[in-house]
Amino acid sequence: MHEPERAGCKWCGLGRICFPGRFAAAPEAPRKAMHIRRMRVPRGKTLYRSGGQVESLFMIRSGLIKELAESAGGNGAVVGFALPGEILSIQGLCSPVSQTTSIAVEQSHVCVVPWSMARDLCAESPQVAAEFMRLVAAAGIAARDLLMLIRDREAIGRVSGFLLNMQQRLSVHGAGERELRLGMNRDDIANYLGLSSETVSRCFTTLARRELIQVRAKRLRILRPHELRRVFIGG
Amino acid sequence: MHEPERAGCKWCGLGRICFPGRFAAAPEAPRKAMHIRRMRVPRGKTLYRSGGQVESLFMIRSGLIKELAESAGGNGAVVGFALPGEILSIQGLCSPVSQTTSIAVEQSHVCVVPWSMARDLCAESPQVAAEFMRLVAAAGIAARDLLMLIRDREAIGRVSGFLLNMQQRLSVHGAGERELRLGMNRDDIANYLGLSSETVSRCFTTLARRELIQVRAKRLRILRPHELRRVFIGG
DNA sequence: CGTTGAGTTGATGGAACTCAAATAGCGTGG
DNA sequence: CCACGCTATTTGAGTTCCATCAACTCAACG
Repeated sequence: MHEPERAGCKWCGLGRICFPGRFAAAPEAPRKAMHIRRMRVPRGKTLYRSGGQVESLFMIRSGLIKELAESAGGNGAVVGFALPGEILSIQGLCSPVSQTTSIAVEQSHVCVVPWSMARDLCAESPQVAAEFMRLVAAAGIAARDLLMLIRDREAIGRVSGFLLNMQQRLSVHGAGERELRLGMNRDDIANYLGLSSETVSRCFTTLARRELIQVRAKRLRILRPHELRRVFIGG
Repeated sequence: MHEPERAGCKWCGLGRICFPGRFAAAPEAPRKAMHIRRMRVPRGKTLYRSGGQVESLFMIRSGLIKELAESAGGNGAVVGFALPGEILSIQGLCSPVSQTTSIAVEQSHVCVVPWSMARDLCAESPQVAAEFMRLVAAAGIAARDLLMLIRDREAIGRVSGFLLNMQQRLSVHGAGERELRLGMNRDDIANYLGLSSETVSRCFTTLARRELIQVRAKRLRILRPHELRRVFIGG
């Protein structure tokens, strides 16, 4: 087993909200003062469910959590993956009932911030409110990014874009530059990209044959990011 | 020519923000006090451009405006249509630079609300701020709805969903129940749904042959909404 | 060694895109 | 009002891409 990457308060997307104005200074004290709880989420466990109350905001410290929307075909549709340092259930700030379900793909650790607290902070400080607004908007932008990723783009372009996106997001917090570990299986990737798992597999092997990447199970190395980007854009 | 439907202050999505707490009461006075400008947008004119500054929030009074995102294929990708009573450029509240371009599909009339004013209102009243937050979240939800509309769904399902969605949105403000006028052309619909215009056309004729709808150019009538919904869901 | 589950590879059919041609709308000016 | 031309839309034929089904490999595990 391999120790999964962790993200502390330094990397947390909530940073500026937790410590408005004094980001990354004395990180331990304020967290305690705000009664932020930490929590372990075993692989396969549901963090919150579509249609249920969302009582909290979640920040991923380690692991990988997938977000599912209700879809036509009974089974949920993967609409996003939350990586360490990223935030989940932001849209809950607007409607009390969750529109999505989130499930831990692998064992994960999260910080739990009750909505009541977030709301109080928003009411007190316009700065914090603006910061939250930005987070909500970012969630919307992520949705549109996924839309742009899969629309008008054939399978190999979607897969290339997915890999580049994962690489970029993982490298933000110091994970290996080109060596990346995909926590999710082929089915989840396929579902996310609107493809079948066989097609995802075929795209991986095609890219590997062209020597743009190397794949072995969940371990993946990007050999030529530049060329991969060309495939993504549509060469 | 046909007089396009109009939307007054009563129908405006900004209603609760413009007159917090006294919605629909004395609609004229407050609008004047807030220096809200009205504006005519000729067909084909750009309201704001991707990469440019967005200085204002726009509310559609009449007409039809399409919103485009930068796409791989040079030409923009249609990510949404704004109908009378709906709001445009909300995401601008978070980032000063627009991520989308919006163009009038037909001659339109809009109300223009400067961002500075919106921001001031947010700072003054937590209620207004929450209302804005909801609008921002709604924009994100719209993006995910479009995603769910086109993913894992074949052409005829997408077209059916599009028609049902348009019918629902148009009927909110009193437009004809089942008789609707599509302001946009087939290319725009196709682009929006991630299809080719020929495929959209074929779907229309298929639905017409099955007698679920009637089409003649941009005029469209939904004959059997229930059956159409079945096609949408995936019968 | 057999079992199990994930991943890969191969073969086939169907859906949608592309190119191309025919037709319908629609505004313009005679 | 009608003829004209332009554009939008429809229809047709051929091709491509991907989902599906099925067989196979591979590694982990008891």
